[in-house]
Amino acid sequence: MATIREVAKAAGVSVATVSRVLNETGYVHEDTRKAVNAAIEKLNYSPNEVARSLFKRKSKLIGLLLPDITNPFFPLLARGVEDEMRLHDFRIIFGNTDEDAEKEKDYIQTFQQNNVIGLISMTNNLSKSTYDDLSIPVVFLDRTSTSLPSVYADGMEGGRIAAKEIIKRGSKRITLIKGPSHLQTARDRFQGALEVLSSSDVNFYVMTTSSFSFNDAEKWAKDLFEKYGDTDGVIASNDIVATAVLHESLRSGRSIPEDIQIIGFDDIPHSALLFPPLSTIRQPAYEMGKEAARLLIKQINNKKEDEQNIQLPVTFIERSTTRKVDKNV
Amino acid sequence: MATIREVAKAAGVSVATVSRVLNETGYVHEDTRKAVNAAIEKLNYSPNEVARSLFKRKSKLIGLLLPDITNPFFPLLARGVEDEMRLHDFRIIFGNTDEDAEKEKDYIQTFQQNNVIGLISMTNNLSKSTYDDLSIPVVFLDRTSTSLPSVYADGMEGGRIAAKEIIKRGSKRITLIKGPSHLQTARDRFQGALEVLSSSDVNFYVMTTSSFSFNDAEKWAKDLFEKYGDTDGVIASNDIVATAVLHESLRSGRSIPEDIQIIGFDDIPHSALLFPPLSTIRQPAYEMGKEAARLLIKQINNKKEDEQNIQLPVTFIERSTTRKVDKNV
DNA sequence: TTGAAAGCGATACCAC
DNA sequence: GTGGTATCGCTTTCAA
Repeated sequence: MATIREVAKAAGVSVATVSRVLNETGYVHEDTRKAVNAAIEKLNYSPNEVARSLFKRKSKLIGLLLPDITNPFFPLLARGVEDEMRLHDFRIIFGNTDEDAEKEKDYIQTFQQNNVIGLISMTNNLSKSTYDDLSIPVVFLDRTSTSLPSVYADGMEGGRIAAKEIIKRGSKRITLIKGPSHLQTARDRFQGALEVLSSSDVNFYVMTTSSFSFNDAEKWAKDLFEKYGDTDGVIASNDIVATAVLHESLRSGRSIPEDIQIIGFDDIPHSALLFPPLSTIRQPAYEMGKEAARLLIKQINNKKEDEQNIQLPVTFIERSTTRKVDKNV
Repeated sequence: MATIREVAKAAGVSVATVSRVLNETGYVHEDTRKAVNAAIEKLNYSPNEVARSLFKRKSKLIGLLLPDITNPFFPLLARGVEDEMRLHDFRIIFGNTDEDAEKEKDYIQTFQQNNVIGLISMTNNLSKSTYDDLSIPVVFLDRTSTSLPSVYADGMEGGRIAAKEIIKRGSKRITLIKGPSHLQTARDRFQGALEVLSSSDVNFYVMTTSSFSFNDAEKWAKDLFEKYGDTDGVIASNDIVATAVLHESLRSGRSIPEDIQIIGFDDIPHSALLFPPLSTIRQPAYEMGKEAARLLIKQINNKKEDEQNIQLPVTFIERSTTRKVDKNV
């Protein structure tokens, strides 16, 4: 790796001048600029970002914190962040927190030691104060916040849509599965659906669950059919839970969507690959990631943003676990 | 962020001494060590990794290159890498290459500008020479290599197992789907299966495909059943392709595994969530990631490794797209 | 328009 | 045992 010093010598100028052409700052004569560029080319030089970072006390690195990259909801978000950041020449250091506060703090700490210039966090665990004390800009993703910038989907509306669509398609005895209550996004979905269900004339049953895990969900699904065997419509707390319900329905000989309709949340890639393909309320995960990245970049550039909290719309993805609706309705 | 200078002043010693206690190098009196630690505590000091990196010309960052994190095979690998690296206090910068040589080069370049101390690459695209010229250690993951260290699963054996198991379970007219031929791992699976099929007394049909994409796979699956409608067993090139075959089987009214058996490859998390759950040849992805990380760390520490190429075993995961085998067989 | 030099925050050599 | 200081590679005054 060549250094700026070597380039300077090769070009017969000082390092200051090389720095100027590198950063396009200050005056530099056209001829010397050419000479410097020639030297750069010849030596195949590219600046040491570490040295830059040390001097400027900020790097081109941003930290990305997520609960678990193997959870199928997160890769799309992460990819959105990455693609947008790449456009602006930022690189990503990431950490899986497993919703463990210690890991989270630890990562934040080491990220800062590496001069990350900003942080995007998808975790729901840590007390907000930990973030408030941070000296670098933070954006929350898939998480709401009043004090800090955030990007999330309209869960409330998602819940409403899910309930409306399943009612419109004829379910009369609906099960509403309530996700983990420590997640605001899960609570929102629930509230939205509850609102519509309450003011409609269908029967419904609320089932509380404490995780999004598939194995747990399988047990709950069994439970559900035992306790409420004649349910003919399920609004699941997310696509993984919906998948478990779908399995249990099939296993118990129900036909979908004739006997029972199922709607999930998120639209993870897996959902389209089920059989029958899952109808679901889609969160625009990739776009959310991009949006979070954009917001963070604005913070970094000190652009005051009016919209510190960006809520993205959700959409109903009609696949095969819901009935076709009469065109005239 | 406090600096070493401030700590030194607070403890009434020189920066050299602080550095010694930080790194546990050289002599330092017990009392002064305590004083320094007290100051560190008081100021909540943690060393600036950027400054360290600049001086030592190596960081605690490693670069991770993968084709696409939204492809469900990669998160598990990435997680394995991350978990193992975390144990050794390394952090990860990652990049999605989309198998695009330009992106790949670009990432490698910027990784180096950030003094990454090693690189793990899961891409299959770039000419090996690009890696040979690198001054930092590299480990290939899910990719074979003769000259550079690598970690991969035993695809050949996987192919053999798949063929044996499907034959053992009674398929007589087997379809073997050959994956993208530019992937060594795909070629190996194919070869292994072909070997067993050839020397057995079943009929078989080889179908060539050029990607692992689900949408393409759906078309091929339709094709398959048109051309070879009486096939009663499919060895897919991976789980995504197997999923498409499964869909098409169900859609065409075949029952699984009675009319047709299906075996996939990889055992991505999605596969267990299908209905019926997919039988597949499992690659120990998480463990492969960990192994790659360990191997890289050994390179970094200059430990000469005899085993530069680590091949991990695959296993048959028997779920419900294959028939139960007679216990006495 | 250009160069000399200070300094970013650490480490490590060399004195003492 | 401890401290002074050159150094890592770059940016940015300040003078010339």
